[in-house]
Amino acid sequence: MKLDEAKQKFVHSWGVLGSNWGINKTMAQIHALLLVSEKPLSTEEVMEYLQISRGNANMNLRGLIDWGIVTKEIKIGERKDFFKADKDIWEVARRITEERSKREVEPVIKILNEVKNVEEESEEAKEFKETIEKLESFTSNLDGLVKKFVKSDEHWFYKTVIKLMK
Amino acid sequence: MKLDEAKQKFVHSWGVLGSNWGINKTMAQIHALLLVSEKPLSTEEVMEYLQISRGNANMNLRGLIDWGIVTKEIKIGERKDFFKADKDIWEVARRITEERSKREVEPVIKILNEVKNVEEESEEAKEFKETIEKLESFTSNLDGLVKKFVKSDEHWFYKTVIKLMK
DNA sequence: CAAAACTTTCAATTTTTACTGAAAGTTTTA
DNA sequence: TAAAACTTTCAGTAAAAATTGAAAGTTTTG
Repeated sequence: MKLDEAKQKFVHSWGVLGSNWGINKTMAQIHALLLVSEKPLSTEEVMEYLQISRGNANMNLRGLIDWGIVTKEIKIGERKDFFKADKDIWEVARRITEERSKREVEPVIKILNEVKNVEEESEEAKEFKETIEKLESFTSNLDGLVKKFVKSDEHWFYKTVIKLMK
Repeated sequence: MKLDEAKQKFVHSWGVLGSNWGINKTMAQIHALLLVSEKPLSTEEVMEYLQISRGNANMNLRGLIDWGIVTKEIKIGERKDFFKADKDIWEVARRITEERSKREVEPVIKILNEVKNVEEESEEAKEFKETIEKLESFTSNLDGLVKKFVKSDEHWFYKTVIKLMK
């Protein structure tokens, strides 16, 4: 396979994965593109490669910066901004995990905690509380575990993987 | 808090979580509703509670059945179908994990594997391969680990959580 | 077997989400 | 300091996804 073809395939596939998981396709594609570019890219280059408008490129680049997985670079002698993805997959996973947990999982854990406080003592209420408690325990354990994994370093991760997999 | 209010809050919040993670809101809400209903519900009851059309209710119920986390029940003397969510959170997590992995993660791992086969030996190609390899290793390890977690039983899970957390 | 009870399908519509492009804003340079 | 180079914003538009509702399909019952 040719390098260009491979890049294209990867960028496309990453976009599909992203949109399946609630990340907009373009944002995922820009991220993929920057991940496999040997050098930082300008807005123009991103626009050109993905055939998207300036506004779209700009907003999604900013989005990626907000996630903390892309940074602006300034080239001396150049007036444009250049963008570069963090190539440390660990760092990327860490940031995404922390952000998504904070934005999406933690609020749900909070709600689960709240709705547990049903005063009623009927059979139905008891069953409800039980279901919610299990859900809460599961959710927060999993959330904690994922964070733990991702916070630790690469070496620890693989060690743990190996330990747990056998 | 009153039971009804608590249920409503939970159903709503589960819908939000779902749509953030690429699951349509209604499907997530129906699932939540069935999870906290003491008895199986008919299509009418689901329609009524969530204020949705028959077609919508039907399609999303079928969707949930396809995921393997909701089952049809037949009540003797009744002609309608009734729907019931699997209340074993473990089983639910297991099925969702397996399905999403199969539908969404595995295809990406396959692509990553494919695009590694770049013949070129330029510096750029080398860097590309390195990035993809790291991504692939990370993705498949994480995927494998999550599956492993979810395949094992509740007891093993908590034991592992405790072991890893300290 | 035909009417009733119920379920499924799908074209049309609505809602939501993403994108465009031009205008406004900002920074740099001469 | 004004024009050029570049970035950001956002109202309007387009595209995608979800939903409706009515018609077609299926199963049950008398």
